[in-house]
Amino acid sequence: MQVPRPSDYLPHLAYDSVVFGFAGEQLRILILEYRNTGYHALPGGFVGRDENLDEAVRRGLRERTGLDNLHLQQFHTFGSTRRHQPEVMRTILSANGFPVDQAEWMLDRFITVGYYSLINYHLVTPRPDALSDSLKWYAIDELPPLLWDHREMVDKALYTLRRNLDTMLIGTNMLPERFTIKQLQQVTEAILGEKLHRTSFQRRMLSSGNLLRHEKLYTGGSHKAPYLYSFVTAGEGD
Amino acid sequence: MQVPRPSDYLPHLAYDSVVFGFAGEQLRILILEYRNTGYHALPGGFVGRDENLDEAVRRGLRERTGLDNLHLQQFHTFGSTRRHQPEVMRTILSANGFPVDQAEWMLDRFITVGYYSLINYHLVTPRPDALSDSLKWYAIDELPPLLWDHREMVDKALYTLRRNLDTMLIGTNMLPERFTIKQLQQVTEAILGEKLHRTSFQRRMLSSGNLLRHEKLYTGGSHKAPYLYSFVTAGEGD
DNA sequence: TTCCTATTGTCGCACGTTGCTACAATAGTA
DNA sequence: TACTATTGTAGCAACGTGCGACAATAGGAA
Repeated sequence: MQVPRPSDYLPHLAYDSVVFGFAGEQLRILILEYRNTGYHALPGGFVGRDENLDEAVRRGLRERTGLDNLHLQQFHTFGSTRRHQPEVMRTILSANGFPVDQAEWMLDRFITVGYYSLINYHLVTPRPDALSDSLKWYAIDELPPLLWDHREMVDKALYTLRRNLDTMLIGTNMLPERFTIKQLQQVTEAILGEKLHRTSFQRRMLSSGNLLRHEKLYTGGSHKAPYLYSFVTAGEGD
Repeated sequence: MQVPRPSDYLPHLAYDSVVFGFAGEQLRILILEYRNTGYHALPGGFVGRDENLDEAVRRGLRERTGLDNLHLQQFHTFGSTRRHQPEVMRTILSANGFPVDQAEWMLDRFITVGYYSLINYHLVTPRPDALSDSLKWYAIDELPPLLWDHREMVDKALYTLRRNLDTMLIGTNMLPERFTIKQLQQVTEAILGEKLHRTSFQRRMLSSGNLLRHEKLYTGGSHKAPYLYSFVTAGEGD
């Protein structure tokens, strides 16, 4: 098993990503567990010396989720000196049989750029990396204790996502190509953490001009079938 | 004249600050000019190896503006490889008689964290640093060409500021303790880059519950005198 | 076929906010 | 005592939103 070499990466700089998905009417994020330690943390990584920061994040997410072309959103850079806790990383490395003396640079202080991304839960096949035992979805309100300041990162990511909701068509990434308004409302509610009124939400979405109505969806339920919608992409619609 | 030593600072990491002030009914920002080059750029700096990122920015702004306790807002971290243009920094260093061989680390690739701050124009005494000829206010729509991606930084800072306007009581930092609603409107217009309707703005501000009305301001003008207001701080008001 | 029920799509109404106009109330000057 | 520029406030229409009412289903049960 190979240790990342200091010559390949920028020192003192890392990224961590908060990957949001939606399933079971709940907002979920990807959390990894370091092998043999019970430690949980956000998936992150280092930035190659000749690699764009955005690309490094994209690469990391591709390796871990199999997804490409994700929409990344940077939300904050964490640069407090209190983040530096070399003993934690030392524990992780030695618990996995890594030669710590070859990975001294990983024990240094790190400034970390936080990104979040909205993805379709059902398209992901989480792949743990060399250091981690598992990479799993956790409901946003049932997270395990996280290492370092990762809990703060999640909170800040969610805060930023909520503030940016008006800017982005959430469903674009979290839902299948075609979806019902109810699904859209459930995702929105999961993100905002509050219930919305059905008819107001329906009216607001329909009058926004962002939705295209398609055929009805017959689920077999004994009630009126809802229409399916998709988001209007540039040029479509009127 | 001393060159910053690599052992004192984190390599590859810097910050740049967009300092907003308001004067002459215009939004202005602080721009420095590197000595003997004609190059203009945002004031920035490096982060000490044991220094909080926020503190580094605060220190830099204190040295350059004389102001302390500024409200800093981080808006984006720039990490593209295209930012790396060593020849520019080499020119700046040699134009100032700095021994370039002692400052090789400054020619490396840098990831830069962008901050903006709102301050009271009239309280600032800009102080150029060792490398810069001047540190001056420029109206936001009359900026000189800026080095690297600093123009993009300004645009992004302004964009973020506009989006966060509802969160912050702008006048708190850009206006004196007591101000008229007209002044507040002018600052807001300068930031948003658009004119607002007087009576609507007045009504919105008064009904927001954030303003305390004080005595009138008699300027000598032959017309009704406006009231002075201040922002309600926590606990004040009703 | 005829109910019955759960869900969806719309409409109507009250209420608060905002753009805009009108108008009264100054503060100084002619 | 006019006159002017500016400020404070009210009125009205337009619009978005919370909320309830109701019609229109899609299937299952009687």
